[in-house]
Amino acid sequence: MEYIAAMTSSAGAAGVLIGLVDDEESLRETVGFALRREGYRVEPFPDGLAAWRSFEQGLPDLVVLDILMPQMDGLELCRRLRALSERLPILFLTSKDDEFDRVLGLELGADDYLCKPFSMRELLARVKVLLRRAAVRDEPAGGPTGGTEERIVEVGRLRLDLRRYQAHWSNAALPLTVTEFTLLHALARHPGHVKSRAQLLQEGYPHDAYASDRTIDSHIKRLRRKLTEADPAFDAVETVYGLGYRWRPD
Amino acid sequence: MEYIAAMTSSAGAAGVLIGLVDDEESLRETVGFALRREGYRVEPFPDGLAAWRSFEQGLPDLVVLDILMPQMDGLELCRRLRALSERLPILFLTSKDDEFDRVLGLELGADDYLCKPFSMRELLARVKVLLRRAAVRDEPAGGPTGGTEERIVEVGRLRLDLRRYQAHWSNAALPLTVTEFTLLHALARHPGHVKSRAQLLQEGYPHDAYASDRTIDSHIKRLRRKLTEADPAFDAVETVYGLGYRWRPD
DNA sequence: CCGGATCGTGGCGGAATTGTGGCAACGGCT
DNA sequence: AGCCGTTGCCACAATTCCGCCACGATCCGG
Repeated sequence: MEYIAAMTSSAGAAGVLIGLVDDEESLRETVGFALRREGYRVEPFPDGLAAWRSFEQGLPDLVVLDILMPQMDGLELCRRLRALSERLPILFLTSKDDEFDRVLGLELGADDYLCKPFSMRELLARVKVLLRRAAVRDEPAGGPTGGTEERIVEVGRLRLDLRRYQAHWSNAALPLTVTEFTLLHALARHPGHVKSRAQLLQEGYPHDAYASDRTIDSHIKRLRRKLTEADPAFDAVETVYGLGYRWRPD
Repeated sequence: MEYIAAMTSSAGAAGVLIGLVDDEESLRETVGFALRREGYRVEPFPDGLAAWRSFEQGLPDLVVLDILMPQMDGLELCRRLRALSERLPILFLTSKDDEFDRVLGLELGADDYLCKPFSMRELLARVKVLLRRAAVRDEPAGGPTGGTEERIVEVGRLRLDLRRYQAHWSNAALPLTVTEFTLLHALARHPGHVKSRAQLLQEGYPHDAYASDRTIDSHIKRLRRKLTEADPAFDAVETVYGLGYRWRPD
């Protein structure tokens, strides 16, 4: 029963953005602190309207939402968010054991709720569960037989299976790193188009800004090496002096 | 509530209907919520009579039953249910360590009992066990006419009998635990597809938010060991650095 | 042809991720 | 109660990967 488990900061928490909407500043701070300590990025908002203005521009990975708020309450915000995305995990904070709010929230499409006062441990747990659930939903591994929307990119002798993270060159498997795979995909997706280092960085690290341009060079180096190993005559990755790199079309 | 249940389809729990009979509303809510989070469908009743009226029309897959109830107590309901079906798994909730009730319940044909207060973890475990037992019992009778989903998965040299929780590698039986079996199934079901630790956790522990990513590593370790014992050249469980694991297709 | 800018590459330090032995807790069984 | 199989997780070891630097090669405008 007493199942004390250390909240190991989930490895997948890196880069996960959580919207936190509550009019109580102390709550925002407490919850925000706890979430950040788990490795999440947190964007706090004091009311529904402020949150909505931001969410319109771009959705976070999960939203923690108080129901009672000035300007725009949680229910309305939830309704609007659901119109934008069916998948976005929404976790309600209800101020009391208010059956009405609870039910209404769930009917509006909240994924879970938590009654104040709640333990931080429980909130973290539920956040974790919701994110996990969302992760599964986002990568629904359709069976090879089922309605398989094969996300496969084929460019000349190169074949990229985006779902499986597998690359092939002339039917030989390429043992690529995820980073290398992403880079290769960014390049090969538009044969002939020049990709600047900034663009390529953007592809590989959308969040973590400010990596050196030379880092791309390193990856290009490793990519070329692996591709040359697979085919000594490989020359599809072309350097465009002063601009960037280009995938040479056949 | 229904929304959540829909979202949390556990691997084997999909579509399983559980009747929940207890006069305490809070208990119905708590247990119901937990069961739904497991992916079960739950039909709650406040007393034995109401439950009986429904069960006469059609039986659920399992019944969780309090003994002390108004209208019709659990023992009487159990007796009537046993008259309808010899197989229906029945799980009693006894309010105290009442030896009398316990024995009487088992004599009447209950499959298991649980003393209040009980941990949700334990209840879920017992439900899982009872359903599995029922599935095994039903298996010999269930002919191909059932037209239900395939209960046997074959991937290369691996064969998984989902009904009996038995695994075979090149026709040799693999002595796997339930956890290992579930993990193996999740992996092998989609050969070549990368399964994140989050996804694998979701398969094996849809409810447990505290489960650590490293737990998956442990099970992978044990799985690999057993599979290597069966076949020294075994290498189908592939690590994808930074992402998760993958069942290597032949 | 020269000098500055840009690029290629080897390699290194360490961060991140994964493998593994082991242990303590727990449920199930007798 | 006591034993046994299972399990979750920790601590530490092993591995993989990344980012960047340093230095040499290459390019290009003048």
